[in-house]
Amino acid sequence: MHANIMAFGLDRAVEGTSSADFELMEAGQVCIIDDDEGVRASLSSLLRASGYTVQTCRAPEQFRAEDLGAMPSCLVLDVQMPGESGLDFQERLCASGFAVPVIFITGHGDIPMTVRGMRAGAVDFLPKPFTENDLLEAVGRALDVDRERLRREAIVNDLQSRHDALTPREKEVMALVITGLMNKQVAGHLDLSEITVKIHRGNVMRKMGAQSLADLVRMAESLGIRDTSIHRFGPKGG
Amino acid sequence: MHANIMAFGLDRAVEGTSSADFELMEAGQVCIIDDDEGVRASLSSLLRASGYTVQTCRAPEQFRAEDLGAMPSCLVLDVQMPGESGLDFQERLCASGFAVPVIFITGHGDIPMTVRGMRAGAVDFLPKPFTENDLLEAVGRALDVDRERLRREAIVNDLQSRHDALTPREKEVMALVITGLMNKQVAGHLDLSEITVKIHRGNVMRKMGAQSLADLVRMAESLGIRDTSIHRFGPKGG
DNA sequence: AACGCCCCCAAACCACCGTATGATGTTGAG
DNA sequence: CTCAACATCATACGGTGGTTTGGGGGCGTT
Repeated sequence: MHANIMAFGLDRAVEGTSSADFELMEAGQVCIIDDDEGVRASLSSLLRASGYTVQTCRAPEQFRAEDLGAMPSCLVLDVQMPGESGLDFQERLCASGFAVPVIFITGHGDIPMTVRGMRAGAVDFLPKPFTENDLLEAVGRALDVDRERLRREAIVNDLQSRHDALTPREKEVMALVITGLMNKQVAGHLDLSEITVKIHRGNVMRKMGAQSLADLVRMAESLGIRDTSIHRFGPKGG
Repeated sequence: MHANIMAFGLDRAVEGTSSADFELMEAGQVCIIDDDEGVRASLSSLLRASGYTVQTCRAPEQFRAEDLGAMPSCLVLDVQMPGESGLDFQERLCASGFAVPVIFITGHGDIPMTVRGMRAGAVDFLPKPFTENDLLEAVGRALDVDRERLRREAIVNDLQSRHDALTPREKEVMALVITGLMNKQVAGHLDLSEITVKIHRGNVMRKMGAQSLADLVRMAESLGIRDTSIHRFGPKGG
């Protein structure tokens, strides 16, 4: 059974990966945060046997987000711990913009606790005792979620770095262009000549790597760029 | 306390509403589905006193989605019922595309049940006994969610109806135009002359109410229109 | 001082967009 | 049959997009 799961995990890992770094690449990374050493040891052993890279922490304070690299990762988090609770910790992580998927485990959980955890975006909430399969399924789901997250993040990071490379003026021009304004209108807003706008616009297209205005608009959507001026669909407002 | 909550509920209703239809407009509509008549009666009375319109059902089978009109609505759903369970019912609703927010109530709930419900998108999961305030807060949140849902749905429906009004050819042209292709390229794909594409394109812009290509691209995004041919950002692939 | 980067502008040029105007043919509903 | 809607295409014209060439000035670093 472990063998099956392991094969499954490796299968998925290979899907999105070149075979060159096969040996270094694993199904994913799991960080276990639990104050009970026995729990840490047994879960760690189970997950390692399934092909995952495992880290353990005795308390949330020990966890360093940097430890999780580019590999798809998830947290297995005990709810009841001395010091900061698992729920508080997750919400703190989330608030700080670190959106790694979380699986809660707990010995004395109740429904409101579960609601709070799930509402905060937890992938699963496992009351003890749970089976090995319960955990492995949850971890598999969590890593799927994280793979998707990393995929999107990589795309957005790429776009963001290109956008950061734009000069201030180019960003201004882009912001207006993607609202659908014509060059002469952009020129009016920025008190420039039309030819200057054309030059900035050309630079924007080249630096952002957009093949067309449609491309640029979609990039801006991905980056969440919205003009301050209100923008409506449709002509009904007449 | 009821008075306070009632005032709160009405306050929220007024926020997004003109005062003209104040008497007809309510804070929202709640449908209670529970096999226990006593529960239905007491919850119904509580919610009505808070200014909500209430409907009750003895079983999921009795519920008609059509009963909930344009008003922001939510379901208060008992998990354990003879016949179809609340969880099954919610998943069936969700699968059928009817995404009204759900609040579960249950006398004998456990954590896996809660996980299943929350994962399926429930707004809250209330184990009995719960306080009046618990329910009213959950209902308030659920109706907020539904208000947002209705808002988005209205926009997309509007766009969809315009897109439906396009002729087949116009839809084809639009699908290619929003990928960033030039008129002559569209003409090539559809084996048309460029002038014909221009005409279709003009019709698309007029019928969709798009003031610019950027508008049209965003509309297509909202409608989930994606070309079959693969489309990438960036020039790195070279 | 020299260099690179940013910002601005003009003239010229070409490709592209968009909209008439006018025309032909098909098809389905009344 | 008539009419409306759909679809197709040509010519022509004006506006727009985009680049090149060439020029000016500012600002900070080396």
